[in-house]
Amino acid sequence: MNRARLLVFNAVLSVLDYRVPADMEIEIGSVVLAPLGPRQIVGIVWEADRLPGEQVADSRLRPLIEVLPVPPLSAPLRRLIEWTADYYCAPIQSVARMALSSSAALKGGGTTSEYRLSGLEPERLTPQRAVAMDALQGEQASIRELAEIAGVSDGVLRGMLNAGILEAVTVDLDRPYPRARAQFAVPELTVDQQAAADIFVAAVNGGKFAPFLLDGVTGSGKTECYFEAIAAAIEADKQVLVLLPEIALTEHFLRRFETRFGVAPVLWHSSIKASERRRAWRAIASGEAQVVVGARSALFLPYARLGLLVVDEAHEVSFKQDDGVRYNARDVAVIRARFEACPVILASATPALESMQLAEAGVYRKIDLPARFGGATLPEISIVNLCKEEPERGRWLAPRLVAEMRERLARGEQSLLFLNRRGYAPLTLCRHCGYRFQCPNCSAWLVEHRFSQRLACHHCGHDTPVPNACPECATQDCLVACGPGVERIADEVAELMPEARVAMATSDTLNTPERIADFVAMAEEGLIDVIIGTQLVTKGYHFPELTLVGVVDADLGLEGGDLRAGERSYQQIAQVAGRAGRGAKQGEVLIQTRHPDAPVIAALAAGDRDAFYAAEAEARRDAGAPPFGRWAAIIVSSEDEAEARDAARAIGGVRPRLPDIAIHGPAPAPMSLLRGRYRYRLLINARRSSELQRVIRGWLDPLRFPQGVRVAVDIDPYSFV
DNA sequence: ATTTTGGGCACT
DNA sequence: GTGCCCAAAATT
Repeated sequence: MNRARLLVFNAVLSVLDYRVPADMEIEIGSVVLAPLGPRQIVGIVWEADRLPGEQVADSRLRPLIEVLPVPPLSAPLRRLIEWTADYYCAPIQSVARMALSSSAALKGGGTTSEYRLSGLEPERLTPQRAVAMDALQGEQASIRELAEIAGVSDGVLRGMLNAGILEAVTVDLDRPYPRARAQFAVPELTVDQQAAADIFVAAVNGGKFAPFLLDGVTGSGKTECYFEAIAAAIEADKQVLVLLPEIALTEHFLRRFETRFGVAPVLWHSSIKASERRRAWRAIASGEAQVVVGARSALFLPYARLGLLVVDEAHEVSFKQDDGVRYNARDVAVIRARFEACPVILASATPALESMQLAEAGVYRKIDLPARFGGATLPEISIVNLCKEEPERGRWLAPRLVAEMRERLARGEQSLLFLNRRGYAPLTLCRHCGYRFQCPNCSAWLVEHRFSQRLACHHCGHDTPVPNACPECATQDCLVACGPGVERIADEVAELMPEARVAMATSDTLNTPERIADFVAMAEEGLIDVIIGTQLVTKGYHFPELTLVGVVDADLGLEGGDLRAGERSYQQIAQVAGRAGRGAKQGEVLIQTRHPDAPVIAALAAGDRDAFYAAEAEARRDAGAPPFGRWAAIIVSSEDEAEARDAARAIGGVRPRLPDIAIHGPAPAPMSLLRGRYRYRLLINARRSSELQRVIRGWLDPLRFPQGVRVAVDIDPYSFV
């Protein structure tokens, strides 16, 4: 009898065997529909010897229902799924789910209905209709998505459809994307850029695994170099995936891409509409999508013939996923390239220490782009020691920084202040009784957002209006804001320089592509004198008149003491410093700190990157941290505090005792309450080559926990909360 | 995860 | 016997 072993998408069951009907054609990788009890589930036909499971008697097998109309998952993708599940100690079905992340796409092509404003004026304009009319200008999507966009119920929209205010549009799900043209606008490259581009182009045409670390300062033209590799892939009819760390960056990237190749690339990220997702998925799987630009979730899609992977800003910590399957897209991209036998380019101005180490070891080929493009020079960096040059009481900007800003304002140039803290103040307390506003769901203070008059938790989304009176002692008007956020800095600048035009750039103010585009346009046209921003402004943008960057608090990132704090601070400050002086004018950077001697700050001031990497390597070696040792975390969480604690203790109680592996905890996690779940944590440190994952699996697999307890394994953790 | 089954128990 | 609730078992 013809059997098939399936990987199925079920939380508990992952491997099930079925009978293949005589008239059904399947192959390994086929996506099929199978019966499970009274229901139907989707599964992937897999190599039986690669998925362990008990042999079920032939007589108990039920027949498969049908093969879904999508191409089978390729062997390289199946190996990638196995590798990821294995390396990150994740359930293989959770990893596989990421490859099939548009369930609608599995149903095949055809048409669907979308809706848009017809232009007809309503006879009755109710308030809800007015809101919808305003919000839906230029939008076209399903009723449900439009309701989401407009913030009205779908009943309102159905009424508008009946009244003819909305009209239906039939959309072909598989309508082709416009073709990118490799030769649309070939740029002039510098000698260095051309040399790098030639190497990449050769690698694309070579069709072999080839990992590169493209190392170049901000403004050295890394993008132009890998665009030539993309052009080569387009000409060879191979697909390209470009991973970007943040959606906020894509807007700027898309413009550059369109300028070079004549069309927009295929976009993939978590907030694209369902119909776009379906269309993109099908184009990727069929091989029609030429260049895909996406967030980390684009990494597991079923590309038909991948010929190049690019990870831009490869050092970014946001490539590490911190829920569900906790993978690092930068590392998995290299593995995917290996399985797909194609080149992969990790591009960064401030590579992660791990990447540098692999380059030094000869695993990655390192390509350097030394000079700034167009002859612009790197900015001059100096330190403002806040212990000596104190800002006035209640202020956060040192006199020297303010003086420099005034000078820029007088010359008609721009200043950028960087502070990686949204809102007005990170802590609000009652002057009378000392009450501190804390999130009910998290171990975190509520952050005041004065602009929106609310107190918000930056971890769970909890959000309440700022009260007039203290909730504890009922005193009126007694709340004091402690510490600075970008909004407070904006207030300070407005007071010190009332004539300056100030703009805030944070995820609160730049939360739609339109707002980002408006901001960029205004900054480019010189309509903004002072930009105050969070990490959102550390990269991607190029404002020719920006000649001064002020880092408001360089010590902020060093708090908390997690493994990568030093590196992250260095990268962030180096990136934001790179915003200064990108045009013809010399840029200047002032870094405010209370620890001018800290290795990170000293290296930045001296412009000595090698010194930073050396110091960081030393610290990591001492801590047994990557790349010299391995860390993993086991996070146990439950809505019930005692249940979480007991489960964590149960895990701790049966810890393996091995010479090379140190196990710390369990202890309450630093964020002991997060989104309503109590969290306990164990940390595992393995020196050198011990088989960390095998030990953890052998340790946790036999254990069973009560419903409601979640046990997550985080290999190579980035977040230590 | 979801559905089915079966035991224990109150009620008639 | 019947209905109901809840826990345990099965799902290929």
